[in-house]
Amino acid sequence: MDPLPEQAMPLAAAFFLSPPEEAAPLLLGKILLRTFPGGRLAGGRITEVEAYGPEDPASHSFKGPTRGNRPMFGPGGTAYVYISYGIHHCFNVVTGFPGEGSAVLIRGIEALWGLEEMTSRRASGGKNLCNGPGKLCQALGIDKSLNGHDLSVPPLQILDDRCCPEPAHIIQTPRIGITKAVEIPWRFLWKRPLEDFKF
DNA sequence: GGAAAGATCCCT
DNA sequence: GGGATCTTTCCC
Repeated sequence: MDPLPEQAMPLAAAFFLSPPEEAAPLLLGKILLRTFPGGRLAGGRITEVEAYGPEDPASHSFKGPTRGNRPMFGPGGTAYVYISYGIHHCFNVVTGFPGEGSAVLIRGIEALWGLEEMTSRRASGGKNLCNGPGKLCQALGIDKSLNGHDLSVPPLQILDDRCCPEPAHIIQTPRIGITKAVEIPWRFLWKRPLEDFKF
């Protein structure tokens, strides 16, 4: 297992004031790190995200605050976790100003730390370990107990070690799996040439 | 109290 | 490409 970068540190609070479509591509390459009791780790670098904004019919915040989506209207830099299709958990990073209702859905990570920990939590591994919002939540043990969690502190953190994808390697597309506002191109992928990937 | 939709996953 | 599966939300 690769050692964690020594210089990795939480993002400045101001980072999360950005509107979601600006924060989303900037989250690519950032480290998502889960810590478990006993010091076990799991995590990797963010490779796929989607932005959901205010005035966005596809967003869970569109109809206003409810018991479940309340963290979306809270301060940026916190987690919004919901259950999808009754089975899977999905993890978002809240952005924008409090009351705005914006978030960035984390759809995929490149698993780098704690592979054994993550594999043990999922039936399938390899390429299918963390390449989907429900998959990465299962691999990292993210559930609704982390709804509203401050992402600058354990047990779930987003860390910056100044890893910055080349702009040419960022692909922008419409969002996936939604039925409203399907044309808005707020999905961002960090796609590198194959030789850059470690297997 | 019931019904319907849903930011998915996995196998065929 | 389609079925599984169940929580949350909304409406009566």
